[in-house]
Amino acid sequence: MMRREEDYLEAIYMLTKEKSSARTTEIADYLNIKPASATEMLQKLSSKGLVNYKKYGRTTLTKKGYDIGKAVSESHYAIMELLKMLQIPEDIANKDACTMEHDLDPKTIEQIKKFVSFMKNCPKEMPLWMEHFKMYSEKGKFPQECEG
Amino acid sequence: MMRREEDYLEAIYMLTKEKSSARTTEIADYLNIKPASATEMLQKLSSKGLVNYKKYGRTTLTKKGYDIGKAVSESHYAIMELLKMLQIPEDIANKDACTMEHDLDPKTIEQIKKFVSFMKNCPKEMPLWMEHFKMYSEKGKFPQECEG
DNA sequence: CCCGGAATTTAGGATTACCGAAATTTTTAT
DNA sequence: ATAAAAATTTCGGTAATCCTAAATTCCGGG
Repeated sequence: MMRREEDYLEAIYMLTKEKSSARTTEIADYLNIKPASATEMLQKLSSKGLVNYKKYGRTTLTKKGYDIGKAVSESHYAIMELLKMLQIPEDIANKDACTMEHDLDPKTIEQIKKFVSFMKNCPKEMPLWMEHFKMYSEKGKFPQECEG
Repeated sequence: MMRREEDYLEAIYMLTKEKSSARTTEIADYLNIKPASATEMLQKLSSKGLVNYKKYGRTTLTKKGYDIGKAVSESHYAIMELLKMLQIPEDIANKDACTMEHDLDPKTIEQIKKFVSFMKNCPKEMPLWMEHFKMYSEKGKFPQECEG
């Protein structure tokens, strides 16, 4: 599975969340490429049984393609949440999640998901800790109670 | 600057840390490619003024190439430390750092470095927090003091 | 010094994925 | 219904990077 194929599956996954099928041009726009390039890839993905594609028609994901697109999308979300916790602005976090969402080991994705979940659900410790990291990130100093 | 060029610069940076110059075959081995491919890239990097390369000779980095190689290497280290803090095994962390070390926004790299630094230098809070995350990661449970 | 094996480069080819332009099909508005 | 507009596909190219096989160069032991 080439990395770029996953981008397409994720794009189609996102696009078909609301509208049930995606047009070639929508997919191309989502990925910032030209429709001609999207057509080629859709033909390839179709031959691999990952999308339902017909010439001049609308495209949907097969079960197999859906599972991959969903997994990539979830990785993307988890990575983005992690980056946001590191005080990275949302637009940069999103861009970098695009860079990182592929090829990471399943164990890494699993741990990132756990980390995000831990941070969001550890009600007593996390907010304090996050405050401290935020201060360190912005001012380069530890809060008093963290210094000695 | 293509991503792959940075891989080469990082490889040469690492190889020349001890030995002052790198052979084509060493570079190829480091990157798990064939020497023929390394030769091509070295010629390209040379034409861009990033390495000092002569046919049949040993290769070193120029100032410009050194700065890039060093920066990529430091990103690699920072990412690896972050992943290790997420309880990811070292070999996987290293492999995934290779995947992630390119193309990340400078802001993201900066924040990852700060995070690693924060975690390593916040003497009071961090070890406790890390313990808690470790428990959550392994057992799926929060420690008592974190539950309510 | 020189010769053979090791290292390196060159040449030719494959793959992946992109593009623009032209051709084709579909859609829309009247 | 039909022609103009929009969407889509096909075709021919390009770029990056890898490979294998063959040719070239280097180097150490005799």
